[in-house]
Amino acid sequence: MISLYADIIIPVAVAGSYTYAIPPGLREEVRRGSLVTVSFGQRKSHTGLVIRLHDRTPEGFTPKEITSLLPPSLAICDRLTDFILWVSEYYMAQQGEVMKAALPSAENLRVRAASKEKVISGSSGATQVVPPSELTGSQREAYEKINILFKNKEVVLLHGVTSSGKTEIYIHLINEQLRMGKQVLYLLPEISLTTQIIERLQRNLGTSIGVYHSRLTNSARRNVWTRVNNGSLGVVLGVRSSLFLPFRELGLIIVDEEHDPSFKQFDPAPRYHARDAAMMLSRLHGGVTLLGSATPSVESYHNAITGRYGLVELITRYGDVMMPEMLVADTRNFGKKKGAPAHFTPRLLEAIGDALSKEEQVILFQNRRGFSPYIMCSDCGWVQRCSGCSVSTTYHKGIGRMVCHYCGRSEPLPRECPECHSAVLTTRGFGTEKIEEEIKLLFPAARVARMDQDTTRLRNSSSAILSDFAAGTTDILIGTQMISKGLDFEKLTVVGILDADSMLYFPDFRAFERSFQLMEQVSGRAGRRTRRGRVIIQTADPSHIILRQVLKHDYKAMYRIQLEERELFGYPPFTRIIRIVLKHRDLQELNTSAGRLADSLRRRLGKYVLGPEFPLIMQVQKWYIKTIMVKLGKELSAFRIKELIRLAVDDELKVQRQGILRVHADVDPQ
DNA sequence: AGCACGCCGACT
DNA sequence: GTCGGCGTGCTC
Repeated sequence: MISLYADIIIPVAVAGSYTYAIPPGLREEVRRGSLVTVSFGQRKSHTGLVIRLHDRTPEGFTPKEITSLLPPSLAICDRLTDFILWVSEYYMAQQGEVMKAALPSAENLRVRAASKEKVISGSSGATQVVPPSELTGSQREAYEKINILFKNKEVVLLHGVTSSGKTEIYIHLINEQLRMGKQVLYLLPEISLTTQIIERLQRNLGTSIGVYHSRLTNSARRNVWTRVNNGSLGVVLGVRSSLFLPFRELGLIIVDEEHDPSFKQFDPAPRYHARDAAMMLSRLHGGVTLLGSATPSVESYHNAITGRYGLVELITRYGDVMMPEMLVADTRNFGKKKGAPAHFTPRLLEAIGDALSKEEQVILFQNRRGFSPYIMCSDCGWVQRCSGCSVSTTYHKGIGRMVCHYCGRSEPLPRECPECHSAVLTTRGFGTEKIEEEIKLLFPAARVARMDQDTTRLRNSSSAILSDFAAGTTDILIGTQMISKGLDFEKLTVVGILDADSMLYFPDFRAFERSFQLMEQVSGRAGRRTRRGRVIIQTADPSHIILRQVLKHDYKAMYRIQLEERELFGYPPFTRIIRIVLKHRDLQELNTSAGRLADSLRRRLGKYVLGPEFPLIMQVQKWYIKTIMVKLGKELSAFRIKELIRLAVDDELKVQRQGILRVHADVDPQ
């Protein structure tokens, strides 16, 4: 088929595709999925993706010509093109924005094409292959059940308690796909997890494995990209962006820790959920998706219970290691004497001391970084806030500065209260940094490490902290949720959750579910081998329903109650949510626009529209924010409603005159 | 998102 | 009288 014109998407945040003329010399070669360079606007060179060929001469403008065609070997297959278009449509992102997230730049690809050889790491070669260990009885049973279910279901949920050996099952499934000549994508929520798993996979799979995440160098990224595209790479271990790699024939996608919120991209667009998008990608390839978790999301478990997904449950821990002993420590009845709340209950201190005396290890979990989340004037009650965002600033003692966790701006610790000039400023609340300081005072002989965003900024620093802990060079590891995931330490027996309440009372409809998942996951780190673990949860509300469920490791009770709540209040999985976010530097203008947009949506959609209202943090970097929530009943066509929303937003952008109004939609917000 | 075009304030 | 502020609109 020879065509005269090509519709092309460009990695620029513009709405649709643009039509270019195909020069006669390229007409034989350009096809859907071709990568080309085109000039667009002022810029001479952009890498474009051809999404459609046709002969219809455009009206109203004269198309420019395609500048050049990238090597045909770099062209992507129709499945990826379709996937890019689907993500744009479903998540209401501009095609250009998806393209930006999906494809490496042309410069990057062309360097590879020019200097053919020189293999750079980004994947690890196949080395010292050890056959995967035999599956235990229950693992084998689960494995076989998964295979049977995949005959009728595109998606299977593997609900396996922590330490039940899910990875072992994955390895057997991957091997089978490789034997059939198919590719496999193993998705993980975060980079820090890839290091541990990669070694394990390498040992057991007789092939090289591509690793893909945001911290790779350009050359490593290009290496994985081209080897996936030419089919020489069979397995990729990666974070959500690896969905956009140019797979040839994907037989299986594993979404490990499927409940993890970091599978959802928050900013910038496209705001896609990698777990949900994975299912679409699998479908496009005629492959299957395996979701794995010890604490599945309410949505996924509901889909499994109702038969949309297959369900396999693995309830025994590997080697019959016992589930950890769960204890609650009440924070209300002690430490009030000095007027300041103490951060460690006697019960927790005793457990830590006990573990250290037996040369065992301890993890302390506090989901808040920095030293203290705010400082307050003891005389007048003034609290320092960020000048651009509506939040208090967090004191970071290590750098001696007050930091805004929303925009990252920091300033020196004030010497006195700017309101009343009192010099008595006190730190309130506690983060990981403060826990570290206090633990060092309480246990001077212990070797203490901290793992949070601040200590893991550099490449490899997180794996260094973890390998030190695994090697026993560290006794106590303090961290944020970073330490809750998938880690396996032989001598770890005590886990302390310092402040369960801060998670439980977070104002979000998923807060209880999230708290359960986080506590259950972090507990799962304790006593994974021979010794039984102990988990101490500090709270001022020991009879809280979620804590009662955590104490019994009763996932199903949590699911049942949360599902009831969701149904009662009309939340997912009973509805689908589209959140419309409006930003403006002027509060009055924002209110006017948000009100007008909500009215216009309500005229078309009635009761499905809620708001506008201010989010918890109503101002970030000087931009005021308001949100409108559209709750779609399952009976409505999401396609039509997205179209309605798009039209209403476009209208508002046309009407709005004063200053800059920014609007975006977040589909299935987390 | 860039980038240019276009209409109002402080400088030679 | 100009240089330049960023509001507005377009990019095949």
